[in-house]
Amino acid sequence: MAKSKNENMGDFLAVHQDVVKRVLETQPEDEVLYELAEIFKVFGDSTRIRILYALIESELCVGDIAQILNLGQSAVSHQLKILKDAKLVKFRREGKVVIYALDDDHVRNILNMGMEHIEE
Amino acid sequence: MAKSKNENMGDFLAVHQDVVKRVLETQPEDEVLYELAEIFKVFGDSTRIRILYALIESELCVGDIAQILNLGQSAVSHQLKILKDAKLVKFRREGKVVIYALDDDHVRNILNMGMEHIEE
DNA sequence: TCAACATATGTTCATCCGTTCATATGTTAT
DNA sequence: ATAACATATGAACGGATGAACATATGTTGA
Repeated sequence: MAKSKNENMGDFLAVHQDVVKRVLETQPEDEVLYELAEIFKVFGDSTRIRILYALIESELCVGDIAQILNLGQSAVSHQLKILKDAKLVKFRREGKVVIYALDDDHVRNILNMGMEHIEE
Repeated sequence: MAKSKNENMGDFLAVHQDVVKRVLETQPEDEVLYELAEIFKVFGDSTRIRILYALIESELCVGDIAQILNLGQSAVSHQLKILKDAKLVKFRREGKVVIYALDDDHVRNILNMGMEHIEE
């Protein structure tokens, strides 16, 4: 009996080997699934959701967003960076002001899908 | 130099009052946006994503999932509870085994939306 | 150039969350 | 009923994360 270096593997659970094998063969790369989780993680915060929903109505500068959310400038800026890195919003500078907008309709679609799931 | 004691509300930022007002009027209830974030939060973990993707291929018992993910039974069970509470998976008992499956096509759609966003 | 403003960023702190371990619950067969 | 197995659940530990604060960067106009 080899010392199961991985205790998890040592578990003796009910398993349908054939099914497990088949499923394993069809799974996407772990890397891809990890990326997928990362995207959803970005949507998974109420502050960021509120920002995105505000941007559905109109492009907005940081100050606008801060006032709409009743939140500090720093907090908003930090969250915008996350949305930016995730390619969910785009931005342009206009004088002293930076104006943010939804990056594409994909974002809208994802939000709608989630919304539909809620209404049931 | 005045001591700039600035609480969030006291910030004097660039703001387009008219736009802010209009956007505020169109926003959904905070409650709704909070719920929306909660849903996405559930998708925002790689373990749960891997579980969901496995379930796309076939319904599976807890042991199967644990083996597919190479994760402990307890960890899987905990995550399944979260997916269950979010109505993303359904389950039935069959003898000693509990078999999980995706709850509906909504889940598939949401996953696909996210996947599309990655491929660009 | 400097002053004033808008935004970005680094740090800290408190909270949240996923995994593990231990144990409880539920099911079947003897 | 009891043993053996499958899953669920409670507690705790450690890592992740968002907000606040302080400060830096970037922009405009004098």
